[in-house]
Amino acid sequence: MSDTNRQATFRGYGRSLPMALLRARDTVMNRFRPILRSHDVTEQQFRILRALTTAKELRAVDVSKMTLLSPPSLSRTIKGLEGRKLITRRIEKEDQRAFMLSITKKGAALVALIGQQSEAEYLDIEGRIGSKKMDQLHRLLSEVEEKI
Amino acid sequence: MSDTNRQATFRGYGRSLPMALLRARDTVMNRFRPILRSHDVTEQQFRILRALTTAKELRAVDVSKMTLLSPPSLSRTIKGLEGRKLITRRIEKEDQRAFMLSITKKGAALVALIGQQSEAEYLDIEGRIGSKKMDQLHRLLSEVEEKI
DNA sequence: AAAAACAAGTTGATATGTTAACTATTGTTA
DNA sequence: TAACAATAGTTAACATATCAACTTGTTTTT
Repeated sequence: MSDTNRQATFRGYGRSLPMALLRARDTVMNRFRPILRSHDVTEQQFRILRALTTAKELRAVDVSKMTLLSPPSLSRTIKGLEGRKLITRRIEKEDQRAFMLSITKKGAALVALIGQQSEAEYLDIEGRIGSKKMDQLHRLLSEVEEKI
Repeated sequence: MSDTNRQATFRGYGRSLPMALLRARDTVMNRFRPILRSHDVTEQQFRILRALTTAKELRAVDVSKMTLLSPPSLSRTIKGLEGRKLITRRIEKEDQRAFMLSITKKGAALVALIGQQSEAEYLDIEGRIGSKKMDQLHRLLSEVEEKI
């Protein structure tokens, strides 16, 4: 549909920010999905594992926020990761409602391995886009998060 | 974790493009979710409806690509939309495997209404980010799609 | 301190996503 | 043209997402 004959109230398909972000993410993830898959790790599981590499321990609620996984999803996904000995959990003494999650050595090794394999893809992506534009994109995305 | 003492092979949480795109999209969608919800329309349903406003008829497979919904998801979601008389389908004569989907008047009216209500949010977002940066962001996202 | 409000996490019901297998049709090739 | 391959869509099985309700523990109010 042309830009001139569409309804005035209708924002063209190409100008929908959520769709643009979704398509871009899908495009990028196409590069990484085979890697994750080869290690039998889902996107969501990897988000959790990677979040846990940023600290010795993290409260479940904070992991939920970092990974954008809802508490129920996190709760269920954690079970599998625990079963595979990729993470551990313990109850926080100060607040007995809270769980503290940590990544195990095995989990950290897996994240490191996947990270290594992903790095080649990242470098290729940066090569295609250019590091300057890449920085620009990251800055703009941060701005969206902060200002909206 | 500081930038200096993390493993060299590990790309920091903030520099993950997929996460940055996911967070940005989530932030933006927080503005629109209440509107969709008030009309009893899910994100996925709205993506389909809106795709169908861009042409008189579309092949299901094309809607699937436009909306980034997998064929099974599309197939199921369509049933609900048909049941609510928001879309119709007919078999393509030239290719009897294919379904042609169209939006109904009722569906178009719903999209227009949601579009109107969303426009206020879009304007607010543009106001906060600035239309120049907004254009920049759209351009960069398109570039990611094209070059990767 | 008791009551109320709030917060962390889990569970259950239902919807949606994903993969593989399948049917039907169309396109290609030997 | 017969055989094979590819495409469109659906279905089934299973994983994950979502929403509400619930349990337990903590904080705030009165």
